Amino acid sequence: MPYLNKTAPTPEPVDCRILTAALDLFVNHGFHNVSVHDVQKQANVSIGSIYNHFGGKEGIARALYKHLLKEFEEMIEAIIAENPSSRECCNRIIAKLFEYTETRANIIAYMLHAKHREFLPDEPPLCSSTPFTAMRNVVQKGIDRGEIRQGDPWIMTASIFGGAIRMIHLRLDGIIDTPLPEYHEDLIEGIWHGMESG
Amino acid sequence: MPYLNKTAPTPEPVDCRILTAALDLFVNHGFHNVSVHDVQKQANVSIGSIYNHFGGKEGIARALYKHLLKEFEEMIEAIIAENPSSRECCNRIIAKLFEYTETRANIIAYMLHAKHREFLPDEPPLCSSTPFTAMRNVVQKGIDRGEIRQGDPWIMTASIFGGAIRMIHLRLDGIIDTPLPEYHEDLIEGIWHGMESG
DNA sequence: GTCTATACGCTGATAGAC
DNA sequence: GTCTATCAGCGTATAGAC
Repeated sequence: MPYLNKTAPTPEPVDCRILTAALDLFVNHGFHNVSVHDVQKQANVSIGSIYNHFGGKEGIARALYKHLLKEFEEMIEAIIAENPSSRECCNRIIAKLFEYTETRANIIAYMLHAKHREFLPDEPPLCSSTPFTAMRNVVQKGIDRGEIRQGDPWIMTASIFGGAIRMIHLRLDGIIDTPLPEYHEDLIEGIWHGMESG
Repeated sequence: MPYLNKTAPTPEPVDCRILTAALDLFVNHGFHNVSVHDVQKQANVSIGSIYNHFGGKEGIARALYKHLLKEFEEMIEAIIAENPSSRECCNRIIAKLFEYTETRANIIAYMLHAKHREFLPDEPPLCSSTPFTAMRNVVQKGIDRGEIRQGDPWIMTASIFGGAIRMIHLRLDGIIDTPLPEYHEDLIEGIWHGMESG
């Protein structure tokens, strides 16, 4: 979804204008604080078009969610396809997430911050979606290969990616001022070799 | 806030009934999907009472937030007051969070899951609130003492607590079936000694 | 497919009796 | 302080012309 980054509202197809506007508004004001009229206004479309294309506000949110989920999935699949070690695979996923946080903050914010269960009750929770399952599988394979400590795969996955996800939240909330990629090396070091000094 | 745990609606003071009902509804349906009438009904109070006590729905959310924040803060201060090493302090904080997740899930869910900025725009984000600052200070002291690796305190704090927070999310979302305290020991081990095998 | 105008339900909030 | 009844506004969704 390359077009979702651009802000120019006029020349692009209607669907994209709607999705772009909605993503921006949802992230900045929250799903429930945005009305269909807001989206309509910012996208320079009529309400009728919105209902024709997506069937309503929830339809927009769902389309957005599925689209971004797929993009996420492809990103992770691409990394796996390069066939690095499991550890390197985790490192690269974190690097990509950090990169996206800087360049495509809205996308990350929508996927990570939003409580989709609140307005998309039928969707499974993000953590049980394909990208997250893929991450868990990477870790599982690392355990099987002996690259990663033995233990419950949930703990391992949470331990490996938890710090990175936490930093993304902090960055999106404006607590951290430094671009995340600058922290990548130190973070990785801590994940694999522990936080104990010496 | 011990009374916030009990579910018996009748004999307790009005404020508590309102707060208890609101917490339950907010966590299970989301702030924006709950109307004042819903709270009124579940708390067995009239709408007038709600407006008298809290001035509206947002007032309830704010009271809830401040109350639980204070409780959090006291929990962490109590641990610090026991004067353990910085590492042990972190371990105990995680243990307490895990324990709360099992016994007082609503409280944890409200503090962690909810996007308070969406309906409490004047409140600072959770991560810059006193309890989280306290956690960061614990880590900072650990770095100064040489118990924790040198490095940016934000990375260190995120690395130490990120995995635990991630697991709490997974548990609250129903992805993890096992009570979190059972994972505590393994998680701690991984934090300090790294995820690398051997 | 796109638009405008309109309907209708719900929600937050108030007024005023008790 | 507590309650009931009521209001005004917003936000979703539809109807129907173009």
